[in-house]
Amino acid sequence: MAERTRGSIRARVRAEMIDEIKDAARRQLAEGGANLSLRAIAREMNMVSSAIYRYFASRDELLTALILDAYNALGEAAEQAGASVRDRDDHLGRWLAVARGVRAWATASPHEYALIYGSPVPGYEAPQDTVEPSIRPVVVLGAILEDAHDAGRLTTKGIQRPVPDLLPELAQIAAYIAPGVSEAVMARALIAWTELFGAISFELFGRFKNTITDLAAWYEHQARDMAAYLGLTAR
Amino acid sequence: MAERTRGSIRARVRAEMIDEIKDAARRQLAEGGANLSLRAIAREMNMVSSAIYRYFASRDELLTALILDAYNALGEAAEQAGASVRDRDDHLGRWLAVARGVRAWATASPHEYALIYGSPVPGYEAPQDTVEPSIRPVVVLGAILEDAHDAGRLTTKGIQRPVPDLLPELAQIAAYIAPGVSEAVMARALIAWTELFGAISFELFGRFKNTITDLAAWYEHQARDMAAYLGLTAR
DNA sequence: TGTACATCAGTGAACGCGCGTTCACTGATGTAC
DNA sequence: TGTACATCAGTGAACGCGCGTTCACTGATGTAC
Repeated sequence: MAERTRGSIRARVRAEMIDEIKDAARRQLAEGGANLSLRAIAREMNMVSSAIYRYFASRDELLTALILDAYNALGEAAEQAGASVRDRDDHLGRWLAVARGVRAWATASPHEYALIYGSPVPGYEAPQDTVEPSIRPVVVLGAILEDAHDAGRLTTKGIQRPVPDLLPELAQIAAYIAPGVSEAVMARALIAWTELFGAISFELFGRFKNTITDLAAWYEHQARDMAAYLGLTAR
Repeated sequence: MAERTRGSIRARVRAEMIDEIKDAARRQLAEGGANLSLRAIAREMNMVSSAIYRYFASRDELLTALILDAYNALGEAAEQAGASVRDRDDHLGRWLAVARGVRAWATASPHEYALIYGSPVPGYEAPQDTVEPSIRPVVVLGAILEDAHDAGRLTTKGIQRPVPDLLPELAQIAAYIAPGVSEAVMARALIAWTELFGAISFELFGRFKNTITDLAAWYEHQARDMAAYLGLTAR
């Protein structure tokens, strides 16, 4: 709030308007689904539709802003959840906190989740600056693995060795998010990451309907299972 | 072809028209994305848009038909891949065949895949008769696990026990697709199923862009990893 | 085998709607002197 | 502190488009006698 008091009043009002437009857009996504309509947003804000163009040059630009926001919100949820665990040596606890944090954000904002992890919007190409925010959750996972590895407590018993073809790229990813860790461990991390979002997508997209009722308990089971798979321990 | 020669010529022509409309619709999904337009389909078929209504009562009905087709095509791909393995005791081989078959179908028909495993279409509620075709792949997986279990070759070392809350529903699912198997094994199967489709969604929705190039090799790695997780062996 | 009637596929016009985007404009707010 | 000009937010009309669906119709194909 107070931290951007500098700048003219006009600039502040403008920033607030941008937020309001995005809020209206998010509300609309929640109701009508993925068909974002500038006219509907303007209607909700008691504005004329062309007024939106003072704030966003096109529908695509607004969509990009929403996608960026979603990535950052999810990234922040993951980071804060990970940071909330006091005992940094409790790698299992950190992983579980992150897993829960990601699910909590996704279930609270299912349509924003669908925006970034659902089927790609037709005709829309994500610009380059979504890449960095989009990997924030996997960076958090990388840090946990790195710490567990440094502490000499990362189990690698029975780990699958990737075929040589895959090693260079795995090493490259590892260098970025968990430099101390082997290619095989990095592969495991990517798989766990895939599984985590697979689980959330299945839940949010209704794939467990008529199958499992207590989705929170099921997710918890899966998160613990993944922790065992990743070789993470509590202490 | 020849198996439905009975019935009037009119009925046969009608069936062919329905197929042509669905083909045009699929082609359109592939190009324009998820926004199915009856008028565009009619245009492609050199018909007037209202003519489509002789074959489908509404846009939703056509969409439902496409979804049903997609589920059945995927189910068939999974079943045929599973059946193609001669040695029925090679449970690992059967699993890998199914995993590859599912991916092969999905990469060949990415938009039909997105239709059934992407974000739900806004305002569209899947009717009840999609349920049965939608679980065909998991039924195939169930049969492999059941056979492995009956042969006494399903490893359960280190398996995670689900919390009591989840047991009844897991038992119910097991009763349906792999009656001999414990709740914990069933949980493992569901997790593997989730992971498999998580992997395919990640690949098709572009989540591995700038990360992994040889997606087939990566998927193969992941499929083998899952087989080890599931406790399946070659012999 | 031929005729009379019913069924069906496809036409073309229309209804009523929503959309993104452009443009010239008015009036208020900010900035420079 | 006051004035002159520039910047900006929001208006309202319009362009050109596409959409799903309905309806009365024409003409061809099938069915019953």
